[in-house]
Amino acid sequence: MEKITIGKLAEMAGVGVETVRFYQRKELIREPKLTGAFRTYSEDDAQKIIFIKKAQELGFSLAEIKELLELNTKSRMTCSTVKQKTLAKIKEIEGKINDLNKMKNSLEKLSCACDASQDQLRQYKVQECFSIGLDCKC
Amino acid sequence: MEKITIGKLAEMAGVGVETVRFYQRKELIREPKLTGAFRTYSEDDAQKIIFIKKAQELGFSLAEIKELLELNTKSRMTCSTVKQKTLAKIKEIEGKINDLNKMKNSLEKLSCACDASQDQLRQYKVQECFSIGLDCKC
DNA sequence: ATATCATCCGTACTATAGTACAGAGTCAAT
DNA sequence: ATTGACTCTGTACTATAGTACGGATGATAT
Repeated sequence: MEKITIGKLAEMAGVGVETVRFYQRKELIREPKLTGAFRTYSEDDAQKIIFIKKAQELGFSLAEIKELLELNTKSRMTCSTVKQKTLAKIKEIEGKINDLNKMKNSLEKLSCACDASQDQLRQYKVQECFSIGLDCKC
Repeated sequence: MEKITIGKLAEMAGVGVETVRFYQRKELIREPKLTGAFRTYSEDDAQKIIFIKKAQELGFSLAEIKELLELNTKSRMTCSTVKQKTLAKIKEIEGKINDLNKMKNSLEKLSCACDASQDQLRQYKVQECFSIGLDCKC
């Protein structure tokens, strides 16, 4: 298996070279060993970047993502600390899933209204999904 | 029922007054009528801001949120256009729910590892949830 | 050996999403 | 009618997350 340079890593993860460097500076990915004058990366670094990108799409900031990644790498954290933080993150994720389901439900209702009339369409308000419990019964 | 000024609206929605103005400039909420020299808002404006905040937490940008809000308000959109856009958004949301479930599963696995040993803990990598199918069987 | 491409480091610029004033006007209570 | 809290417009500043670039050096293919 050949060496993964920064360019190859960026391609694997679907980001730009500058983004990789930026994540390095932010300590989201570790500073890798030098092979000669150039840095050599691992599969794991690529996976990490893909994770970062996905997590961003799910509304996590780089600071939060850093915390998530550190859950299983920071050695000065005790098991009970990790466990506690992990359970908190799970709760947070469950909240997000719940909100997304509400939005989905609301959009499904809107889609139903489309099948009816232009007037009906204007009656359903997408933003109401977080105040009124909407159910789609087409 | 008393008039909702910008300060009251901001308080209702849990944001700052400047944020409301910012959303107005960005046309995420409409420019309301003036009562004398001051603007008067509605319940609906508050709901919209709450929606914006929630949607942001779920990884949508203001541009995307604007699109979402316009689904049932833009009158020059035909029903079939609305339907098509709505179904696309639903797919997107389903993708996010799916990814969040993967993350949740991965964190649950990490939590299991906590109960075992410090060594086990270091073996599970949170970032692997988007490459390897992880299942938590504690 | 040399041309070409990638990488290095550092700095500067950009977009998004606010946040913070300044200075003037307005409203409501006393 | 004056005080104080709130709102107005406009501009400037901030944080986050990149993105671009210049100039030097290293790697590699012919």
